[in-house]
Amino acid sequence: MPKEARPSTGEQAKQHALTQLRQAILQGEMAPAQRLVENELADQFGVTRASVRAALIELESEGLVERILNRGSRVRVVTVEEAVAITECRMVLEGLCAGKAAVEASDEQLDQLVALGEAMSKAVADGEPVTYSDLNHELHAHIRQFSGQQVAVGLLERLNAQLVRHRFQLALRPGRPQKSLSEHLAMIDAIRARDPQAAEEAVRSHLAGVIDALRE
Amino acid sequence: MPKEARPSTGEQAKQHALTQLRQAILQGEMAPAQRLVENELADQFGVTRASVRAALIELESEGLVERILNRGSRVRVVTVEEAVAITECRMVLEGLCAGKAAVEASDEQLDQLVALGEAMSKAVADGEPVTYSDLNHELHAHIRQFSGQQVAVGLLERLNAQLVRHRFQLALRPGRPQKSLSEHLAMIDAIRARDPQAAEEAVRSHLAGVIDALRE
DNA sequence: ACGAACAAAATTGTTGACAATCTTGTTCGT
DNA sequence: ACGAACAAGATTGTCAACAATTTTGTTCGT
Repeated sequence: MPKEARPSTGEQAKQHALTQLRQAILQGEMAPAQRLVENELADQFGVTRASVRAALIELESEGLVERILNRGSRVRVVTVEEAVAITECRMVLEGLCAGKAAVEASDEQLDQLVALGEAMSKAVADGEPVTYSDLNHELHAHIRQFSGQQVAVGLLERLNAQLVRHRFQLALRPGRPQKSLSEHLAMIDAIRARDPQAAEEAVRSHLAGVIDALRE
Repeated sequence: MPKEARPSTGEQAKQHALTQLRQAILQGEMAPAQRLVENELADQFGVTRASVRAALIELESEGLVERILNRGSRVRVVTVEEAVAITECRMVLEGLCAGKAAVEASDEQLDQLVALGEAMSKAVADGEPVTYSDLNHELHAHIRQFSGQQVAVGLLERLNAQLVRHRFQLALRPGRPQKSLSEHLAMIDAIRARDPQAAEEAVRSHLAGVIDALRE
């Protein structure tokens, strides 16, 4: 196993281990349910076990890692059932954000949403599901950012991180982009119309659709 | 400073430090913004610094503690602004739970809610705001428990922990229990009627009222 | 007296070693 | 051959010492 040294900069070791490990999990380099042995990770990231340990504790409360007493850490696997529950929470929280964004967003920010909508339409027309999925993610991120609701943003980012695997799976399903595109455009329209209730409702019905698709 | 030893049982040191420290913060034994020096805490709880450190990292991601690089930890202070944002998130999440509880709860569980409602009415009639506040908390806990939405339960418990100080403040405000009592009874009625939409709406308008009171 | 430079103290970040626990493979009795 | 008791190995939990950083107090020059 290669000892991948970290930059000799004065970067905090724990921080380094944390970002490296999180990225590795999110990018799927760690197989689901894979054991995460502290010594190996310490070696791999060029830090000591204590730093890896601290990172694991933090990742546990982010929901990315599961730690059992005296039995170590593993990449957490999110069942479909859990994914549904998570998406239900997303539904109401993003609904909240959309409602606030409809009121709080600046005109420039509304333009950004419209531009994103057009790009998404193009991606569907060109049959590029991966591009569409990325834009999808970006749209949701922008909406919650524009809401100014920092607490909701924090919760949503944590929830989203747990769904990476399911998101991929969903995006590549045939016919799915077409259905979700119209829902996304409805969300954008409602926010642009500065109608909080309509915005919340549009987001909720969109994510209700996602839940149906997850259950399949 | 007394060296309060922990029971000699094989209890995990970090776990001990974690629960002790969390309880101390929640019960207000630590002044807001108080510095939390790792050495002192280690001494106080009878564990080593490493354990305290692990506990602090965990408490940070629970939002109870704030840690600054090379500058240590302190009890996090929640501004009114943040309390409002947190309560907005509670509003939509508890709304979700109430809706599900209206469908999922057993008849026995509905009876428990009714009993709680009666106890709350009595507490208000007797002019016991502290008892009322406790029952209030218990009612919300029951509703989210009955929903079976574990993810939402987890998020809500975390959010609630950050509000302890503000909750106290709110409960003792004159006239407040009377107003909130009718809202609570409406919540109970809607759930008992097994009407998800009405239940969600009742919870949301209740917490909207709480937000107004917070802003004051 | 005021402020900058410096030194001392306090505190956090990191490290390697040790103890406790769990897992796995082996031996022994039946 | 089968299962329980046991021993060896691997891995996590804990500890005390060291290094790096920040804060505080002091001195010195103007």
